[in-house]
Amino acid sequence: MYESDSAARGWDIDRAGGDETDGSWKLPEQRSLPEIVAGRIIQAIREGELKPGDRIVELTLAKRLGVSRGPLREALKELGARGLVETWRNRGTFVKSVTDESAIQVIMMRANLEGFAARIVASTLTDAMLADLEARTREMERVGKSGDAMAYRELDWRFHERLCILAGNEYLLGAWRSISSLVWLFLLSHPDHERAVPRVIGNHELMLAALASRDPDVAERTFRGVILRSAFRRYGMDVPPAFRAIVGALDDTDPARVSKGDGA
Amino acid sequence: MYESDSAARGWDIDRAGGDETDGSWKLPEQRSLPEIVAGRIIQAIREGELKPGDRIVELTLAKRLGVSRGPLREALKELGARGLVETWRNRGTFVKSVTDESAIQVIMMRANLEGFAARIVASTLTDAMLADLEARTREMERVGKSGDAMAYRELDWRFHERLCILAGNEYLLGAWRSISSLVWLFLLSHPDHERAVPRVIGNHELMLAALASRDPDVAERTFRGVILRSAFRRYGMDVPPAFRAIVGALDDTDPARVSKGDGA
DNA sequence: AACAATCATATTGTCGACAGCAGACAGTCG
DNA sequence: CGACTGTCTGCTGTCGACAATATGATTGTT
Repeated sequence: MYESDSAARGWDIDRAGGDETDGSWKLPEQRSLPEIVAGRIIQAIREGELKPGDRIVELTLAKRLGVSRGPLREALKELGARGLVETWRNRGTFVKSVTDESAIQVIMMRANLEGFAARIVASTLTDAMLADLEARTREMERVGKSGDAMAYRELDWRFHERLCILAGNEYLLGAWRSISSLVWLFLLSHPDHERAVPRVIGNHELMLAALASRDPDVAERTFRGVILRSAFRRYGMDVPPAFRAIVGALDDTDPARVSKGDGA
Repeated sequence: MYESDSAARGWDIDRAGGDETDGSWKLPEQRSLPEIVAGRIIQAIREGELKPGDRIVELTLAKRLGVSRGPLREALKELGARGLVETWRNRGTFVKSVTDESAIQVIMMRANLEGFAARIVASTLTDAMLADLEARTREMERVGKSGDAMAYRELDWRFHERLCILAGNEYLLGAWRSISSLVWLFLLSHPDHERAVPRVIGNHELMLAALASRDPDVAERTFRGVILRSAFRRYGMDVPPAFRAIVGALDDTDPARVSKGDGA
């Protein structure tokens, strides 16, 4: 009933340490089984195998993944902390729905966290850090022209994660990562890849210039504005009142320098 | 060997749903065993039974708490997500050390999260919300005069948690709660209760006035400044450069109106 | 005597099995 | 015919046991 498509699609787990995601500690350090399981489930959710509202039956999913219920349970707890699933006592675990309301909340949270990161980075910026971020933006330009939207989005992702790593605050990074899967989901549910590429590049130039100014206020305001503006534009939604002024200020100062970075 | 002191000190678990913390849904809704276990461990850490750097041996602690290793493991995963313990694969779980560096990071993170909350609340403030927060401050004054430092701190805590609840952002609240235990720990490790009471009251008046102004920028800046200033003062540390200007601005505008709120 | 390889032990990682609760179904009574 | 109640099944919550691994002691060698 289920093993037919599961094994065929790489559904199950093969216990091999994959590539790490952050550039800090690069030792092999094989991932724990719950981590791998959590990754597979996230992948399944991203690819639509598990749809919002679906019930996750532990034994079924455990068999499908080729593990026991123990590690699966720990993985589900992890996903619960990340907001991807919701567990009701004695009732089961369900894939969370992506409502507009939660999308707004996640976006605002992300804007806040990255603004915070930008504030710190701007005040501690070294030439090496700036060069790192600039190199990533150049790489994005290159890949953007090649038209590989998925790789492009991945690079964009790494750029923002990198910012949070450079901020050097463990708890900030943890919070950012815990909502990152949700942001991925929201972005995927509103595909907009092609049109967005040049605009994203322009945004990155803006952000780089803001960091290069080494002014914490400017950096924070710019990151918040850029993230909120692009996200809400994509959704065709209004910016909540708490952040309206920030986005408005960005729109006033931005338009002329969208595609030409001069702060480096 | 171990059951002698464990049962005597209420160490072990009795499966009873305690009182809920938020005022939203009040049904009994008994807590899950992993949650209870996590609570007990936090309590143990707060009371010094488990000291930073201590190794947690699963079987030993499980027996002491009267549960199996499964629920204990899930509880440890929860605590790991909250930054209270650190788990090394195949090596064990250890209570995290409270270094000055991590204290600074947590404080900055908290200031950022609550500033964010204040920004939202200020832009959506109703009279009922303001009255709620004011009533809590009055209650704090009352308890503060009675000299019950622990109850006072608890009320202070609830005030800040309430702010995050009123912001209505699920992810903000989750992030705040996930670092709240650490903040508790840090505050406890630098006891300062008596002297701090009048100052905290003054800070609350400042925060209330900032919210009542309904200006998101003012509210955010004030909350950040108040939290950073009091925390770093308590620690006798310098404010990191990224936030120095914010605290400085607060010190410039504050001194005259410490004990008299006028914005309500 | 100092160092390295080997082995023993304690602890973690994982698994299968049992107990208890929630929802579904059917039978019964008004 | 409809609402209520008792039963029944499937799933979750929890447990004890086995396998894999890291740490520290021991022994052999230079």
